[in-house]
Amino acid sequence: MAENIRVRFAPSPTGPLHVGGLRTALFNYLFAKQGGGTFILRIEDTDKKRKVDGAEEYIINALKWCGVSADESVIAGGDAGPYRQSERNQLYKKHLQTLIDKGFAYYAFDSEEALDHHREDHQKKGKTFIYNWHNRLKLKNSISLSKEKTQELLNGAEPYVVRFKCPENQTIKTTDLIRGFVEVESSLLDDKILYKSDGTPTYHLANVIDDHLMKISHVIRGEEWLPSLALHCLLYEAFGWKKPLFAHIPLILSPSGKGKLSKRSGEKAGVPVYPMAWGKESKINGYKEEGILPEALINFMAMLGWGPGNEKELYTLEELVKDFDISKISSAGAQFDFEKLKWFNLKHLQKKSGEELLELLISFGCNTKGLSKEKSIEILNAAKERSNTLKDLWGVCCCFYEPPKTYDEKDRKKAISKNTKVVLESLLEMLGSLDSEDAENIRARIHKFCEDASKGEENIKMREIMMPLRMAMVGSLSGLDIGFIISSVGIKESCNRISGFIKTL
RNA sequence: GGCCCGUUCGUCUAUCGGCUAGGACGCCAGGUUUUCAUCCUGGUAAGAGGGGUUCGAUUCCCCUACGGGCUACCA
Repeated sequence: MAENIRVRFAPSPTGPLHVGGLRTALFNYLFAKQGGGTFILRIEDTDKKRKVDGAEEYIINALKWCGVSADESVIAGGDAGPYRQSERNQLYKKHLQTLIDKGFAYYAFDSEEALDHHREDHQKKGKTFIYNWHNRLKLKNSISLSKEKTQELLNGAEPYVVRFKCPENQTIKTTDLIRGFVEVESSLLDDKILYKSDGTPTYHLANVIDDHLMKISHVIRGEEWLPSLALHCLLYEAFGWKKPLFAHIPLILSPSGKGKLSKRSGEKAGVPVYPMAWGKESKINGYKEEGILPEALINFMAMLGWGPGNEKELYTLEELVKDFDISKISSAGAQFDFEKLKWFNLKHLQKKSGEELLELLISFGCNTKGLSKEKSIEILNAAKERSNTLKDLWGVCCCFYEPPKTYDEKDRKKAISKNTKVVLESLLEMLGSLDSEDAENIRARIHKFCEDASKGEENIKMREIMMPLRMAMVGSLSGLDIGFIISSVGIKESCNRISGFIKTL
């Protein structure tokens, strides 16, 4: 290989990692692993105002939960550190100076208020204010001002920023691995601020310097950066550095299809947007809390905007690494579909062994102490076929561990009839006389019971027996085989539940 | 407003000039399951519109429409 593959995921710790960020991280990870390369996590915390406590930790934990941890990061270490931009300021300052010395950047002293005024003025006239070749001589900066005056201002207390001197007439030809060539006229670009008056770099400067210093070979990032690509290319050229290859991945759209997936649009659609819970008091649940498996989340995210080109859909992370192809990433945004995620989850759940599921359920906070490990595994093996999420799984299994807390109103109405009480009472008697708790035996006896009842004067149908029995045992009309349930919880407990249900009639 | 990106079933997608437009989710119907699911079988449903180029365009080009992103001393 001519060059080592080094990619990075560079989130800003302004809040929890959202699924769009997770997918960007995933694509970077897949690309790196496939090429035997290195996946780097760089924390872009240059904006002190927007920094949120705990966000960095959250990002690291969320990536870890999904199995896409970085090879180099603030916790994994590495030779290209520090991996937090707030600790790299000396580097930015040094390189910024060379840009200024070479005439690619200049000092600007315009106050924010002054610029706001310009913007408002232009807007009134139906124009857009752009700080560039067009008007930079009319503004307060080291190009319009004399050397002496500039120096005077720099020495004084006047706040200043450093701007990039964007060329006037140049067609910037950029290449994107997903979109091909994208051409931009430099005359339309503005002289972006590279270094803020608070003595920290902006994204553009820090990003280009870090990617170069960290020897990043491929920049895989969200589509929202596509408009800045020309600027970044110009910066690489100004520095005289070799450009990495770029791939801008499409955005994830909200479930309604309107706009990109955000905290708000996700909430509106009742869909989590974070991998795991975030926040202490007003905790926002993530996919983990919904009972979604990380492997399912990853599988789903990978298929959102990417496909292998064949009909394979179910993937493990390892298989994704093998089949991933950056050029097959689609160029259009993809709508988030929770239903499909649940289907992926079902499929991944079905692949798990009963033992794995038991551990998963325990760490999910379910109390499985009531039964032996062997029994639990037997139950889970039967229940996993039918559960979309760990939540659902527990929903069908909890009746084995505890009597129903409530009876589903709708099902209850469907289940009870005028005969219910009599039926359950005689059923109770029958079960009480049973000497074996074997599921097969119980099934046979219930069958016999139903047969006898249908021959009786009342001509009671099977459903008039089975439905209330299930209500009593489970609390709803769905669930696993009733014989298996009665056998598992025991005759005594079953009778208790039936008696309990009779009392509510 | 300006600039950029995009547009195939309701949704995620396949097709890289030959299409009876394939798969998956969802939905509907049937079968299995003495429940509900799972599972199996079948069905529904699509290349935004208009121009070119071509023997032939979903595929290439242009225009329009629509959607999205960017347009901060945020990333």
